[in-house]
Amino acid sequence: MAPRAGLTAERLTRAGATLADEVGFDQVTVSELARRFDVKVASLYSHVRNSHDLKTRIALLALEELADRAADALAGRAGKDALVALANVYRDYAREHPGRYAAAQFRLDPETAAAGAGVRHAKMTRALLRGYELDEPDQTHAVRLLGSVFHGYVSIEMGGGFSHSAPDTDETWSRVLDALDALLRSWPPAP
Amino acid sequence: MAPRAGLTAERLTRAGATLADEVGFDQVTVSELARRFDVKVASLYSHVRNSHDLKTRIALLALEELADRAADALAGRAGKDALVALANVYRDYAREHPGRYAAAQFRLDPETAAAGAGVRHAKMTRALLRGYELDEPDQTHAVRLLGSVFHGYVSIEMGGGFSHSAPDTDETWSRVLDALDALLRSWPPAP
DNA sequence: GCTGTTTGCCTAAAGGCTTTAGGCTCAGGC
DNA sequence: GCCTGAGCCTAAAGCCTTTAGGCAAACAGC
Repeated sequence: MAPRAGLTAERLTRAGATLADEVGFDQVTVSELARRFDVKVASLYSHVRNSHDLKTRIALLALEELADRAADALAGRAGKDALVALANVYRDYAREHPGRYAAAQFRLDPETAAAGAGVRHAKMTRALLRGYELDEPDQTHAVRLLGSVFHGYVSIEMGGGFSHSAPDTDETWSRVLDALDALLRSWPPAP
Repeated sequence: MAPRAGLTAERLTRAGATLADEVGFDQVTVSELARRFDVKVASLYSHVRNSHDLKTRIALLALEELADRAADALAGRAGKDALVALANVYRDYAREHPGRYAAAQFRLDPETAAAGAGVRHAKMTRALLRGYELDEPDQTHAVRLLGSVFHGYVSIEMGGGFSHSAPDTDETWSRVLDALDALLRSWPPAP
């Protein structure tokens, strides 16, 4: 037993994210984290305000990682290419890191959210839409639609909501993206 | 204090649903429920297997209520009318009963899910699509798309994800439904 | 109306997670 | 080499879950 375990908010957050992917975000507990660092529970409270604070940090980490991946994917792509790439970033991330993805949905208070990477996400979706001809306010509507589809599809799929049925979800995913592309190219005018 | 409080799995489930709407689904606790019935905690365990069982029952109740509303809304409607009506059922339910709506997302084990009202939901969305000309497998793709948009939009909106931005969410919602209607009427053929 | 059984709620108790308060000690600066 | 402070620990209280076993109210049948 080293006299000092070398705890850090940083390290705790990363370990928390890993833990989330292993056992689920809502099973992430200060106690379990302490166990993993072979340290007493109370020791964590010098680095993290409380359980909620820990979860917030994990959420921010996940949002950041997701935004980084999105930025990478979007670089050098446009139009449908970009659409598919961005969509897959979300889906793949959720599959590889279910706990982190769940964390990214953690409800943050407005200030924290504003300071985090949430804004980058919105900006990137807007950038993606540059490939389609949409003026405001339709662009905002489209941003929200895309966000809804991506998040909705991924979360239902991961919850097993599409199981037990015939066409496999990969095929649906691909056809849904085709459909969204078509829709964005011929967005219906306001009534 | 009446010698018997008249507890029932039924009553506990309803009270649990109410509690969920008041304090959030994940704050629903056997202890709090006992407090509300002015009864000792252990007493609830004769009616409900455990905390998870309680939550499952609440989830099934919510799914059932939601399916009932959907059936009502769909009766006598077709095409875009039906689409809008169904979509609003989900959104309105989530707004009126946030806790129940969260409960409806509670992950159920496959058998429980199969026995619950989840199936009715899928059937109704399929029925709605009868107003559009879609053959399999496109119909299934469309069912999944609609489910994703409804759930995704509602859950992001309720999480505050669309706040701080210009066009209000009612307008976006309406334009999104217009767009979905247009999309379903001219669903792109498989490549 | 009385008795016997079932059913419903209670007491008791153990185990886990969270959070705060206060103490000891190792590490690095002077 | 000392001393100050940061880092981890012990202690303790509060709340939630879950199980085991007990007492008494409600109900059946005589």
